[in-house]
Amino acid sequence: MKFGYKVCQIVKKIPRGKVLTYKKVAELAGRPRAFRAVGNILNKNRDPKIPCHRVIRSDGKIGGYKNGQKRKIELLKKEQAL
DNA sequence: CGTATGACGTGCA
DNA sequence: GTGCACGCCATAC
Repeated sequence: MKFGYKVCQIVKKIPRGKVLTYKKVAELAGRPRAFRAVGNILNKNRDPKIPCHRVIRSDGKIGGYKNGQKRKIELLKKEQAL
C-alpha cells in the first residue's frame, strides 16, 4: 500500500514533457527491484490523476498501457511537444 | 494466507 | 543486434 502510494506521488510529480522509467520510479519509491510492481500498481489502479503514460521502459520504448499503447504514444507526443 | 498475474529488466545464446 | 528465458516485487483474487 505504502509503496503504491509513493509511486503515485512520484508519477504525479512528473512534469510535462518529461518521462520516467519504471526502474527510476521504483528507485524513488524505495524499491529499485520493484519496477515490476510499479507498472502493476498503475495498471490495476490506472488513476486518472496519475500521468502513468509518462512512465516508459528503460529500453526507451513506450511499454504498455491499459487504455492502449497507441493512446500512450499519442499522449507522450502531445505532452512532449508542449 | 497462498497462488497467480503483470504496463519490466537483465543476462546469455 | 535480436530473441528467448529467468528473476523479481507488489497487488488482486
